[in-house]
Amino acid sequence: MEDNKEQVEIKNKDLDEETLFVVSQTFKALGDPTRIRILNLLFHNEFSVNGIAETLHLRQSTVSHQLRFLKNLRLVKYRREGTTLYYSHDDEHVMNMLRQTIEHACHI
Amino acid sequence: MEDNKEQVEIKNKDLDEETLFVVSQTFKALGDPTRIRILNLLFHNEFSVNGIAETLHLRQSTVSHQLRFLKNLRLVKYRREGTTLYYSHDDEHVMNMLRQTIEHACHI
DNA sequence: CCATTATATGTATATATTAGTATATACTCA
DNA sequence: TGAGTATATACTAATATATACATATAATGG
Repeated sequence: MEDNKEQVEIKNKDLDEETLFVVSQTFKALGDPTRIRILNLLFHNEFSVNGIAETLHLRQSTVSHQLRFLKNLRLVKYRREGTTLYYSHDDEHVMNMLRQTIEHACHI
Repeated sequence: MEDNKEQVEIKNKDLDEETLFVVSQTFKALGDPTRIRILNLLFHNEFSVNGIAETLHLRQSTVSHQLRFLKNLRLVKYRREGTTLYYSHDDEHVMNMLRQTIEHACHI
């Protein structure tokens, strides 16, 4: 108990390298308009790579690059169907943050 | 009612330029380790610019640069006392997101 | 196996970001 | 008013990022 409390306080004083990296990477993922548009598209439905590209008027390679970024952070996952990969979101916490911030920005 | 619902649906389909900018800027603010450390320091107390610099072992100009960034987004505010400026956080929503994500990353 | 389609990757490049040095500004007090 | 202190800003170099084009890989149907 005591130890745990102290741990938290130490962490509040200065964050360790790894936490800092994970947290900043997570937010960085949401810090780009293209990635936000992709995640926003994946709110309710899954989409293929080309589906995303066509819907958002982006190049296939752009989408693929960004999906790799998001996949590395486990913010999206995919399932294969033949040659097509269907991507969907994979982190409720991050998606909730995104939704809240979008709503906040929209003054809804 | 009907209209409002439809509005939301349209926004979910593709976000307007301004929302996209605001949201991405907000997350970008949290997407840098130095800014995270500064905001984390300001969780409970206010700090002067030099106070932040000394505590986090950063240059004064680095801190000042980042504080300007955070101030532009209204994530921090300051009060003056003589020549000293005391900075504190100024956005509960963003600070909550930061805290939650740090805790999430720490596995607390 | 070959052609076709969907996706991923390598590489180049333009742009953005970070943080350093030096300097300017703002305030206080003697 | 001038020295001293706290902070902000200009300018710059190093680095990171985003995305375009070209190409590679993977799966499928014939």
